[in-house]
Amino acid sequence: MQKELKMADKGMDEAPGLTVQVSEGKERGGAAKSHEQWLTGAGLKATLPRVRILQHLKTAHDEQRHLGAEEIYARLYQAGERIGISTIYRVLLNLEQVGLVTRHQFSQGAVSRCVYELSFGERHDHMVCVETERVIEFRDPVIEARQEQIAQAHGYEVVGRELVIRVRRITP
Amino acid sequence: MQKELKMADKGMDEAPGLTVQVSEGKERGGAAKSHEQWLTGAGLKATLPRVRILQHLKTAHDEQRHLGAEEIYARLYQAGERIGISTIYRVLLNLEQVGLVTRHQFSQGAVSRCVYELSFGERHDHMVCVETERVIEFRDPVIEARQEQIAQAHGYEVVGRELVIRVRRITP
DNA sequence: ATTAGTGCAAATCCTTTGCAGCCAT
DNA sequence: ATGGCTGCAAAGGATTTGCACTAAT
Repeated sequence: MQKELKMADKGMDEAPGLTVQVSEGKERGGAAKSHEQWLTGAGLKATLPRVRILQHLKTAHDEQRHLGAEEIYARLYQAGERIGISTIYRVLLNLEQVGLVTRHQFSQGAVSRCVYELSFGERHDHMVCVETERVIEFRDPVIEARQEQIAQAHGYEVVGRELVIRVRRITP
Repeated sequence: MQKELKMADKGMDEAPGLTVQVSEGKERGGAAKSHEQWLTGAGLKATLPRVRILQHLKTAHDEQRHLGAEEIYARLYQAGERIGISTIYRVLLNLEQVGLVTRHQFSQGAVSRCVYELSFGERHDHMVCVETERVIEFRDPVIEARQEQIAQAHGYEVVGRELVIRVRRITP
């Protein structure tokens, strides 16, 4: 069962007009430093797969994109890194557990895949463009306050929330 | 592979204090009529599996509960109906396509399962109790208006949304 | 009668796990 | 060195699909 390779050729179907910038090749150092610090600071060994995955999540964040495990695999593969899909899942789990990444579901019509984003500390909600898959993060104190009020009005306290607005670009 | 039977014994772990009422046995008629009309009205044959599934979704709705495919299977099984799990998935898909049911993801921490609810026409958001799994539906014009505004402010129009607030009962 | 719908088994997709070898600390 | 990581293969759960058969109009 050659699962590890089978999605290598899945293109990454970029949004039109978006250029992917996986800026570095195989050399270490430079921008990678801070990722290593994030890892060690969170009590995780700064291994190459972890650093690379963080880098790609960072790149994706800059592109307003959330990646699924296989997309991360594909990007790494294109960049010449052969990192097993199982490692990717495990690393993402580790990163989630230490709070460095957040997992989302963003289920569309059919089957669901999880997507991951770097956690920059503060919570936020998401708008997802149904055409480009672009993700826009936002916070709205009014909505948040309202959620609290509604929960309380029913005798509940809020322990978590997820708001996803599916949107389409207005092109008049 | 006896998939079709293996979840028959999965209890349905009711919320404390909630009594399940699968009111009818195996005879037809009575309350079933309207379900058959919903089906034929939507252009679907009123087959027994479809009617039964609608009935159970109705019951579940009255219990403030959303069911997954296997839970529906289990309830049917308990009620003496042997309907294959694949049929349940297919029926749910049909019902979703004609707008009679809505599929949700309500993903918790780990693996996700889909849950289904009868569509009574108007959209609403959900609060899900993390302890009892009870689902409270609500609408809030303020939140909805805000969502529109936010989308427009970014140059988008809303095509869909899903807000799930995970809550816990306040017991002072 | 005819075609859609069903049941069963098998396939698929995404994700997780077991285990032996590898690499950061 | 050594215990946590990795890779691969295989298992797993939820959902879908292929196909022969049954049932609703």
